[in-house]
Amino acid sequence: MSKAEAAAPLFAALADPTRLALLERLADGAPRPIVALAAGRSLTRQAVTKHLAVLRGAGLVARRRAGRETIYALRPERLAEARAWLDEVGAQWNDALARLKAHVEG
Amino acid sequence: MSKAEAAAPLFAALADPTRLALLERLADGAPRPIVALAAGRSLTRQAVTKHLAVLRGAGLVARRRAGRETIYALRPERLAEARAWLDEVGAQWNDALARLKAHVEG
DNA sequence: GGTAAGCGCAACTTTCAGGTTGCACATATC
DNA sequence: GATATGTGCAACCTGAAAGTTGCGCTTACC
Repeated sequence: MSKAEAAAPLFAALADPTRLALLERLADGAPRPIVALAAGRSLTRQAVTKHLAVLRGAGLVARRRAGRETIYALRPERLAEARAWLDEVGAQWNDALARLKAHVEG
Repeated sequence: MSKAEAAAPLFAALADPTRLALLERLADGAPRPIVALAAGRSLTRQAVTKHLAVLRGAGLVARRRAGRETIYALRPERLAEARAWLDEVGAQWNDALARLKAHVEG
């Protein structure tokens, strides 16, 4: 159960299409300043800044100051943690199915 | 980008510790009525009902009526979709790293 | 038939996420 | 030095999520 409490904030950070799009952009390996990440999006720079703050709070991105701009980069380790939860639940389910099948087949 | 819009509601359904706990319980393969799912939790039955409605809206659980009780069961297919998004972003990141390494090593 | 169990629906409150606007501040640029 | 660029911070608005309570309906049980 405490696994649920640990994973929920992570999923919460992933629960917004804008944030997912930001992560997808950053997944190409190139760190970018906020302006570049906000470009093309129908949102204020401030809104994007807030989303990046949420992602950073979840440990999904890293921040670095370079002159007058703030560069954001992906931190894929945390993505793996979200995957781990999904894998566990899926595995438990598959085990349950296997046991059921074995029982039925006698 | 539209992948983000498709995956976000799914992650949103996973963004609550109570809902994750419900899914963990259901992952043992045994469908349960609402009362059984609400048992032990410090929540009203109504609250649990609402959470189950959210999970059902995201396609993560299935509902079935049996007499006076409503039985909920896990639907792991949708979990796989969430995993798929995480895999894609992770893969894109790894590719980017590989290209970078190849470029550096010349 | 009467009673208890299991749910669903609706109204209501409270909290918070997402978004905007306005302003101040530091850093490039000319 | 003057100006434009890139951010950060704070106040504010709005809508929705999470939770509760109350009531009514159906199904099981004796």
